[in-house]
Amino acid sequence: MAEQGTSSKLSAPTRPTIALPPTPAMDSLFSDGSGLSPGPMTLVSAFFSNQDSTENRPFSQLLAGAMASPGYRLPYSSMDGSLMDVCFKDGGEKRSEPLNFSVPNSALFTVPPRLSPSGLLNSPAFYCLSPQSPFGISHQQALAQVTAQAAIAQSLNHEETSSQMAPSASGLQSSTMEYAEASQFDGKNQPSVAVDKPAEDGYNWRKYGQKPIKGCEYSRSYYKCTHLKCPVKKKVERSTDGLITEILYKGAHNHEKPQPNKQGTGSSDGNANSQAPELGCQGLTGNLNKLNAVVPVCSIPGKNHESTEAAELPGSSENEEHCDQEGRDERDNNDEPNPKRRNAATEAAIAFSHKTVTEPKIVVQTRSEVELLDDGYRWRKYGQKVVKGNPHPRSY
DNA sequence: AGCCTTTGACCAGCG
DNA sequence: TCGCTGGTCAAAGGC
Repeated sequence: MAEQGTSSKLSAPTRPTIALPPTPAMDSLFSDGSGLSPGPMTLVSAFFSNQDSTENRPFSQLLAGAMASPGYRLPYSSMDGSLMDVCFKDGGEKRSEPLNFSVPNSALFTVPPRLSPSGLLNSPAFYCLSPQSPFGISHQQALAQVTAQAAIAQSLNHEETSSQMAPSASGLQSSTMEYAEASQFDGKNQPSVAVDKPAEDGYNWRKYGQKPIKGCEYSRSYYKCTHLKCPVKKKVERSTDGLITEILYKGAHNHEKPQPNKQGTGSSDGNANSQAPELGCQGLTGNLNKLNAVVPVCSIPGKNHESTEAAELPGSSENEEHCDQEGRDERDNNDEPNPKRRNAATEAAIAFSHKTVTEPKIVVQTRSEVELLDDGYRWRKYGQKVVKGNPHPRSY
């Protein structure tokens, strides 16, 4: 109890809040003075019209953007938008319990600042766009991006907010978000985009291991964030057909997302990755146009998200504040959320909660195995390489 | 040149 | 203690 295990579930009854800086373009949709939210098509239109800045980016970066945004909320939500801890992994065993926990919701794509990503996805427009996954990416994968993104955001946010709440016995916050894995999905909607960099999240990852999972068709890949001293690791389990079945994040990034423009250019030097926190989202959004959009529309039939415990969550509206971000890294911004946003986001989230999703299980563990020390983390060197032109070897 | 992936080996934890 | 399993290391090769 003194210390959260590496797989502790989300249980912190905290309601972290992250103020989101509005995106001018999208924000204008909400600030016309009418007090009314724009229609879904308006939002979507604006949304897609604002994506040109990141054209010509590789698909992996698109995926990166999907998960990179620092605050995407778990798609699974109860009626009031609260998160549900749902796990279908292994044999379909299901746990569903209210987490009473909110995750900073940023946009997977550039989501209007007053509309949660889930709300956006939930909009009729998005339904029109993609119930059949016309975008060349499976719901599973797209959602994986979203979920992981949320997870990361959660972890970040959790850290941020942990300092605001009464110190726990341990003072060490560790949380895990689990997200239901896909139990079924339409094979037609599952193009083989199971690349080796699944669920990119805006960060750069280096695969350092792969293991078959005993006696089953799954394999597990191990990734480390390539950022210098970043402790974050992730495990990706995928079936033999390449579909991701589970993504587990461990730790929290201690840096911002790399700049997409430089991403993939080999400049994965840790220091090169620490800019443009919002680009992960923008990257994906930008490519929505290019790639006919990779939109994680969460309308996949398969799982119904119970929301019977939703009433337990008093802060759902506040929770949805976190949906309002549009992909910007809010960690450095403390803008007060706009109540309008909250309303729109809450409504959207509520609507979203009715949707069903089939997705890989995503787990995020923050500060697991990473214990507070000097800088709050404990580092372990696992590799070293000589860098040309640099008198000092680069350590990992 | 530099980074990443692959892959077999190694190690630690657990029953 | 032994075997199994998960996680990591590190060399080699590819891009």
